[in-house]
Amino acid sequence: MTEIIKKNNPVKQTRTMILDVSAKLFSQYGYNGTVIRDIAQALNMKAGSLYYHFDSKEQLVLEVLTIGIENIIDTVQREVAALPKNCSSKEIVQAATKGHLLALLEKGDYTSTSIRNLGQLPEPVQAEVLVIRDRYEDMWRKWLLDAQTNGEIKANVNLKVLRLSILGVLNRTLAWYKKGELTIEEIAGMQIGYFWDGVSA
Amino acid sequence: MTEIIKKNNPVKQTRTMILDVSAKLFSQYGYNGTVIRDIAQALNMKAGSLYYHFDSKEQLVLEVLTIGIENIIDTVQREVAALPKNCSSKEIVQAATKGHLLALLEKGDYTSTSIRNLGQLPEPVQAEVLVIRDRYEDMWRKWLLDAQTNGEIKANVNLKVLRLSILGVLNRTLAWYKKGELTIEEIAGMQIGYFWDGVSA
DNA sequence: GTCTATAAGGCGATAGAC
DNA sequence: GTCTATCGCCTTATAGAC
Repeated sequence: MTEIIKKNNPVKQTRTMILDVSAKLFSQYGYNGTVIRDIAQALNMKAGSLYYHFDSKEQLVLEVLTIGIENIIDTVQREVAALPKNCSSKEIVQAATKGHLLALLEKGDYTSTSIRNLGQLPEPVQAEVLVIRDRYEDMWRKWLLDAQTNGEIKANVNLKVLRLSILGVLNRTLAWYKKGELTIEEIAGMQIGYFWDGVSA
Repeated sequence: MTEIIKKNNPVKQTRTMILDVSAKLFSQYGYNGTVIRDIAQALNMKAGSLYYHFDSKEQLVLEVLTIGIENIIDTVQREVAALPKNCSSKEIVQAATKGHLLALLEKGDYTSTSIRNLGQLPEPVQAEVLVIRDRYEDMWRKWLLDAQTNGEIKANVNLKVLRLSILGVLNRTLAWYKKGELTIEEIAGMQIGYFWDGVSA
C-alpha cells in the first residue's frame, strides 16, 4: 500500500525519513491504527531497526506532534511579521489564518495528527502537546483582544467563542480540503471574510 | 477506569447497553484504541459474551455510527419543523445549528466517533457512513442555496466553503465544549451570528 | 445469554549477529 | 546502522459447557 521511499531519498537522514513516514501514517490511520512494522516497511526497513533511532513509539509520536505545532507557530509568525507596520487587526488575523492553513494543508502530516487525535494519544504525550498548543492560542487571544480594544470587533462579541470558532473552521478544513480546487489564500480570504463582514446581504 | 453500569440499568436491553458503552469508548479512545474487553468490562461482562449480540467489532462500530448520524438528522429536522411558516433563512439555519449542536453535544458519544475518526475506520464502514452523511449535507446545501436565492446571503458568497465552514465550526465545538459554561442555544446563536452578520464594528 | 478456555495471529520492544 | 529472531503480551473471534 504505502510506497517505499527510502531509496529515492539517499540524501535525507534516516531519522528524518522515519519522522516523515510516521507523520503520514499517524495522520491517516491514527496512533493506534499505525504499527511500527508499517512505518518500517514504508522505508524498506525492518521493525527492529527503528529502535536504533527512537526509544519507543510514544517518543516517536511526541516528536512528530511537536514538530507539527511548532511548524504552525513558525509559519503564522512569519506571515504576520511580513505585514507592514500600522496594519489593521483584520489584516493580522487574515495573515495568521493564511499561515495556519499553509502549515496545516501543505505540511499537514505533522500537524493533523494532533488536531484529529490528541485525545487518543498516551496521556504524557497529550500533556506535553497541550503546553505548546496553549502558547499558540495565546497569540490568537492577543490579536482578537487588540481588535476588540481598538474597535474593529464589536464590543458584544464573545472573544473566546470567536477564537475557538475561527480555529475550529481552520482546523476542520483538513477534513475537506482538496488540492487544486481553491488556493489556500482564497480559502483563507473567504473564511475570515465571512467571520469579519458576515454573509448577509 | 470505566465504571460498571449494567447492574444500575436493569431495564435497558443488553444490546442497547453494549451500544451505549461502545459509543462512549469509541468516542473517547477511537476505534483502534478501544478493545472488546474494555466494552465488556464496563458492562460487567466477559468479552466473548458480546459476540452473542454482534457478529464483529466492525459491525458494532457501524451500528454506533449509523445511530449517531441519524440522530443528528432527526434532531435537526425536528428543530426546523418546529419553526413557523414563512420564517427567514437565517431562522432556519439557526434552528438547524441548534439541532446539530444538541445532537452533537448532548448525545455526543454516538455522533462524535464519525466526526473525529471516520478516516481511521475500516473501509466498508466509511463507505456506508458517507452515504448517510451526504444525505444530511444535502439538507444544508438546500437551505443555504435558498438563502442566497432569496437574497438573504450575498450573491458572491461561495456556498460550498460557507457550508463546510459552518459545519466545521459546529463539529469542532466537540473539541472545546464544556457543560455549564454556555448553553447550547447561546453557542448556536453566537456562531451563526458571527457568520451571518459578521463581527466587525 | 453468559460463561470459560483457547485458538490464531498481531503488537511493541529487545538481544545479539553482522 | 540494520539485520534476524524472538519474547511476552494483547487482540479479535470461536467452541462448547452451563
